[in-house]
Amino acid sequence: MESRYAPQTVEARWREAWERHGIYRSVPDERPPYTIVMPPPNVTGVLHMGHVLNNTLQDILARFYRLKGYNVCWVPGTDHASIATEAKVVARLRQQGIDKRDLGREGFLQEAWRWTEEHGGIIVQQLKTLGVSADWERYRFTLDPPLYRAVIEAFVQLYRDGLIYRGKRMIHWDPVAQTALSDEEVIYKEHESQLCYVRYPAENGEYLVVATVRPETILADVAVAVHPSDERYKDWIGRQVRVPLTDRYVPVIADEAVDPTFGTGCLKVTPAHDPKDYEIGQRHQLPIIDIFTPAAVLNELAGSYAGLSREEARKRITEDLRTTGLLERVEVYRHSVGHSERTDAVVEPRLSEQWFVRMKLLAELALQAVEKGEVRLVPERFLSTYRHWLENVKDWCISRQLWWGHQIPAWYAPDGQVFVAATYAEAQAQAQAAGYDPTTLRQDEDVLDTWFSSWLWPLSVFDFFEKPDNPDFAYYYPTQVLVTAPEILFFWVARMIMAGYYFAQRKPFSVVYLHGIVRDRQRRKMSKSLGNSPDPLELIDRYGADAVRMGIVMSSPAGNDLLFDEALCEQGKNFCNKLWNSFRLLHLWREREEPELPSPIAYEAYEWFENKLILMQAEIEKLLGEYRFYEAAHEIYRFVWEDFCSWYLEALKPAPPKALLEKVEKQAARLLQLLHPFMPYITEELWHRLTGAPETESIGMQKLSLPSQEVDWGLLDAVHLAQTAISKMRQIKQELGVSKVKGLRVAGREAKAAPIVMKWMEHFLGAEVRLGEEALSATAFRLPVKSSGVEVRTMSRSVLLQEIFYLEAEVEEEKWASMAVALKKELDEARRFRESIQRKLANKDFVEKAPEEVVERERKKLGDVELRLKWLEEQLEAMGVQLS
RNA sequence: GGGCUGUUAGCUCAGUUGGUUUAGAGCGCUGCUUUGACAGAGCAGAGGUCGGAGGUUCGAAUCCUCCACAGCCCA
Repeated sequence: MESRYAPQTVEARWREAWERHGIYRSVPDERPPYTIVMPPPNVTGVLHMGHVLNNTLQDILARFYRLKGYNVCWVPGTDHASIATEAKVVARLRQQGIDKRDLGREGFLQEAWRWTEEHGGIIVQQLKTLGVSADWERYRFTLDPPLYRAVIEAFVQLYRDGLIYRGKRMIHWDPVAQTALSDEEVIYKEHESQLCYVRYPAENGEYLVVATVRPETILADVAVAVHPSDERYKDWIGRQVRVPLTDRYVPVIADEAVDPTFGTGCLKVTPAHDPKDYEIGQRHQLPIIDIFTPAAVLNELAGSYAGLSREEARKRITEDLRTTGLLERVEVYRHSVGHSERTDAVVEPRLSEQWFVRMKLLAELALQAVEKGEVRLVPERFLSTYRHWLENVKDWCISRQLWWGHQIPAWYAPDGQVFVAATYAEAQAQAQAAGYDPTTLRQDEDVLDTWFSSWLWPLSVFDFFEKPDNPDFAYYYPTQVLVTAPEILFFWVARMIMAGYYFAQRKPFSVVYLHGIVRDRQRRKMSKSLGNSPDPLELIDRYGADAVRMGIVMSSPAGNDLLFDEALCEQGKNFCNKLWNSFRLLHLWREREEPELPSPIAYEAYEWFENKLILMQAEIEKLLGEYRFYEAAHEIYRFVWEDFCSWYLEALKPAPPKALLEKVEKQAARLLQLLHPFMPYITEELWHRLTGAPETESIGMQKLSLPSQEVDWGLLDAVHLAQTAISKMRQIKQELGVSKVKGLRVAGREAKAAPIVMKWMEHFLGAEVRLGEEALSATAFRLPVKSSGVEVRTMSRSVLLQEIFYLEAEVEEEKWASMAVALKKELDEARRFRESIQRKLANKDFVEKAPEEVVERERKKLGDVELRLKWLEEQLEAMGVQLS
């Protein structure tokens, strides 16, 4: 074995072997299932750090539950990302000078499929590089025929049940993608705008002043509104004012919706371009003037401003208002402006005919599921935002003016009569039955929101809509856990819960684990435009997938955002190397002859590590059971580095007897298994080297053995004491500048632990250790001036061990003096501590009110510190220090 | 504007229903060590009045109130 671990070749080999041997293939059997559906990434996307985190966490669960003997099925897939993909294809066509409309629907879809074939699958390969143990034979794409049909089926069913309707509503319009958006696809960002105070002239030279951040919509004004109880404008109600820059006169009306404290208390009413104004307009039967084209360019109704963009028009109109003396003043105004999630364009409120899902009933289902605990959110605190959203949710706008996606299964007769059906033939039959000529039907041009397919994901990947009683669905559904980011709690998670209950009458998953967002060290969200997002593949190339995985998990506390730093990958890489070298040592031991002088504490160390391993396994099971990935990763990291390498292997040096080595190797294999969910590649490699298992077998498929013995706390305590004593003794050696220890003496109250402690100290410190009361009494009062002692305590469970050690060594005068100073400081601290306990125990309230065991513990503490003080005083006296 | 989190060592975080002697870990930092698993290393060390102010309690990092700051979600 090489002295340095080189991940690249190892990872490539196992990635290929796992796939070739179908290691992660899952089919229903008699074992209990453990199912995860992967949040499908965009089919044409590339892997980013968020995917790395998301999939590493899922992979840890998948691999861990495989070790526990579950039939793990992790279903991978991608989604078609309607807007994002269409935008990219449109952009590419534009580069070639082609407008999508020129191609027509069919031509455009061909183009889009070509794009998907070119760019699709990249992310799949990247996920495989990361080491995800999904069942790739079950790979699904949201536009694959069965999943397409599922979407259509769901739509038809909801329509039939009256939960889908078509209507003219004020919706969010993305003028770049030129499509409607749902409420959830709008992102509000703080903006600094100009609040213009504009005069609306009336007769007699009077005028009203209206404050607006959108002067360009003045041209679409149909009224000015004031609050009915606003004294300032009482006499204005019913009068007419002239819309600036036009010859139109509009009425002044009174409406409760006006906020009298904003601006001047006068509101310009533009029903076509503001949701609130639209409602006011409905109440007062006002006309609607729409001055924008779908691209948010001013249309012919804007007169001389026609052809200008919103932004240009705003500038020109502000300028014209100024020159005509109608602009009173301009204030700087900070407010939130909605942007399209996909194109980042400023969203335009727009009145249009769209399809909606009625949310009330569905929201209730989703809320009940979580309130009753059938579906558990982890961390729990997301429940309040979840509840808040569901209680205030509005109907879901699901139609998109795009071509890339599931075309809405609605057909219109020439008079607008609509027929919703799964197929054209069915729609025709309906039309005929209703007395229409079936040949005149035209299908709705629009497609459905991508999330309208994603919300069916846990159902559709198991072909629920095709065959509700198929064996896969029966076995794998409901899934165990969904791992995702809180960003899409509403977009996706809540809606999947709705779909699960509505269509299958059962929850889609039992647990939703929400992890943080990957940010950079300055807490900025990683984004392409900022250029602060490292390329995960490059990281994997440089550090290895295991290192990147370990690095990212070790920096992601539950529910918190993750501050990514490349140093974490470095740490992961170093960890791999450490692990590699520890197995290299085992390997060397196996190659060698039976050791002449085996470690004298080898068998004891073996027993000790056995106990540690049992505890570690329980700990990992507990932590992963609670989705505490971060803690689990830290625990196993510490365990390998400290317990295994620093103590166990050192305790076995120079080498264990051959007979024991075999048992040690069995432990090492178990250690690898515990580590395997986090670092699949290196553990697979080391396991094969250790066991010589054939390539067709995998460490991940070996069931984790259950602990067969009781934990020996006495042994654990004794070794812990020894470790503390060894560390302390090393410290003293260093402080005193002692390179060689002549001898050590031990005197203790817990004689039982003494032999173990002494042997370990001898082994680790390379010094002869003698024991006993006589030894102590013989030397304690005849301590050579140049010697020192140490007192070590440890607490684990209920056993308190205490030992006193003496060290004999030659010490320089100078060091000796500084040691005395340190001991004096310790003495002072101990005295202060004693005082605090004494004060506590002198407090009648404490002694009377505190539980007996707490008081008892304080008494014990006092006894302990007294002993410690006695020892410190003796020691200092022996060193010739005057004590006050 | 409404709601929800959080504030503990230089950085990132633990700290389980209030009591486990004097609040822990990883990274970073400092010192020593380059003998045969590993310098991608070993050994040891320093570093915190637990955001602030009150309150409840025999006892508060932990419970309550207010304040400050930061972040997230929603409109």
